[in-house]
Amino acid sequence: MAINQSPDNQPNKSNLDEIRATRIQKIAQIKDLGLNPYCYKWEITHHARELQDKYADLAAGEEIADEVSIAGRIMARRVFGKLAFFELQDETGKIQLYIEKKRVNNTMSELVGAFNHLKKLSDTGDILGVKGTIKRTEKGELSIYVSEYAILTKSVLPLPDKWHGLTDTEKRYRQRYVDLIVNPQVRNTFRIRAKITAGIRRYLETRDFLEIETPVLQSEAGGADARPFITYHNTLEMDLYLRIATELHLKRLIVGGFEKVFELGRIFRNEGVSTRHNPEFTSIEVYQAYADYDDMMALTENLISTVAQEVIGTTKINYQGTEIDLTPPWRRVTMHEIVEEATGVSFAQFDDFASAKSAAKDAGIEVPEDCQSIGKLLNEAFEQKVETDLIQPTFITDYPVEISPLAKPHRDKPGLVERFELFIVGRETANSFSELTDPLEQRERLEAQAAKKAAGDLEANDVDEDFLAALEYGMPPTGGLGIGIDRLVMLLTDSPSIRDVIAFPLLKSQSVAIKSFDYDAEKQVLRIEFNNGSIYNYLDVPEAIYKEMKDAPSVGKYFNSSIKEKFGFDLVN
RNA sequence: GGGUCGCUAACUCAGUUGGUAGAGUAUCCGGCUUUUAACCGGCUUGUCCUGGGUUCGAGUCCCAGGCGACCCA
Repeated sequence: MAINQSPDNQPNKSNLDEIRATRIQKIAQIKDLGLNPYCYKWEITHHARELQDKYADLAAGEEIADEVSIAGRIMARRVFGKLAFFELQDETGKIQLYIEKKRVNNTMSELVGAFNHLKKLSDTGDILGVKGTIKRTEKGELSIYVSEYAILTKSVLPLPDKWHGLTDTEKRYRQRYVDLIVNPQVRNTFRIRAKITAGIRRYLETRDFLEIETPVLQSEAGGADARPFITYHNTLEMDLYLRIATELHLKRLIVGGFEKVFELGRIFRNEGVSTRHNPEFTSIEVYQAYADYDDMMALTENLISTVAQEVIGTTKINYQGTEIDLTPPWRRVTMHEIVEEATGVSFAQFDDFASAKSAAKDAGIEVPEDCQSIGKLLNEAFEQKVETDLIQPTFITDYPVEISPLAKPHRDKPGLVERFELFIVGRETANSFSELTDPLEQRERLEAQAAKKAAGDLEANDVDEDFLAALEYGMPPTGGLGIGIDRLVMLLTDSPSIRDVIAFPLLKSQSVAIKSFDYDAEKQVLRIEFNNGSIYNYLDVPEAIYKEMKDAPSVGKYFNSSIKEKFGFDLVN
């Protein structure tokens, strides 16, 4: 029987438990020596990369008496009788430690047998601080010739295989800290990400844009077609939505008199997860008064190419084997033109939906049920036949009004709006319009959206009356721009999945397995021990439930459906 | 939501027609005492993702479920 209810079932002593136990013993031994296995501080004078650069010209076998002090994690140990070589890794890279018994014991004379203690009590994974001088070994490896050390933090869990590292994708995402320890290129990705966001802010700030933070918790979700997350405020007794865009609040700031604002921050959309979608992601939205979408196109082009040049040193990049040239100017083409180019169908020529639809079907475009206008048909044709082929940066301009409720009507082209989206490697990377400033037209469009929500469209949202009130006070002509930061980072770090550029991507929680359970009929207490070691007492559980649980084909499923959240419980351990 | 693939020791992976699970790394013990994935010898390590079924017998076959990856919608 898989579920064991007998208390005499000793847990198997696994190898991992033994490793932990051995290392925990070493903690005690370190304390016995009067040392602290979890120190408070270590004065660092250098980092590994810095030393590698500074002494790049030092010849093999040469020594320099420069005193240095560094700290990092022990990644490898090669130990001999009177000599040991450690590999120490700090944030910037690795450097070898050349640890000689004689020298260490001389300098650390107050700790008898200092060298042997280091040999016996340190493990790969420990955080070590060392002081010493510089030496390039006979074999040519730059090393710190150690005179003094301290085990700053004792690690009790073993690191993954030193050669193969950690490749299991799930473990890499769930335990990103391990991924970061053993896969240096992952640290580099997040370093580049930080430089990109810093570069964007710097670019905008030097052009007098002001970053203003707007609410994440909102009573109406708006500014995009997306399903929001809903949460609840206890004392206000109200539902709140997590923002799906920053648009409507940033526009309020434009109404209020700021002329250049932006916000770079987290957006939440209660939608699917894929290599290009994470439920929480980062966007930047930029609004500039007295500007239109042409100005925003120039801004987009300039911003992205400038940041690429600053952060990776070039505007010609390689993404997953494809050369991408971010050097401005980028191709600009209207949606009508590019759809005609790809399908041979000119949707501008149609006056009625039926003939447009049959032409679309003839061109191999699948027309979904809710696609009921020429504009939406055009968008379908674009998404199905064009989008994924837009590899080099391309601005697609002049969208149908039906799919652009917040954009201003095109000054020359009826039925279209002044909007563009930027596509790179087949992905929507930016979205921009000449913002709709007419409050009456905006009301009509938002009410049409609200009607769709009432009719069951989960991605449509209610009318934000306060936003409309702001528009009624008068918003200057304004250009708005949104850029998907995660997708930009993917592009510039050559990352195939959005999860590679989000430090802690959302993953399903792993189901908690039940290790064993038993029942006290007198007290009606069901005691459940889980695999993670925690033990819960479920209270006032009828005996019949216990019997059903015992007979259930899957104890875990029975627990989830019939016990969890149905009975009160105490955490025992 | 659909399809394909994966899940075996702490890590990376083998595992034949169904016959009580192996290697390398790591750990531990010993040797060597200027290494570079150090080397040599030895020991130890398992809910084979979970549950059910078929079978004398299941890591392997069947069913259901979980988690992940990729593709599609």
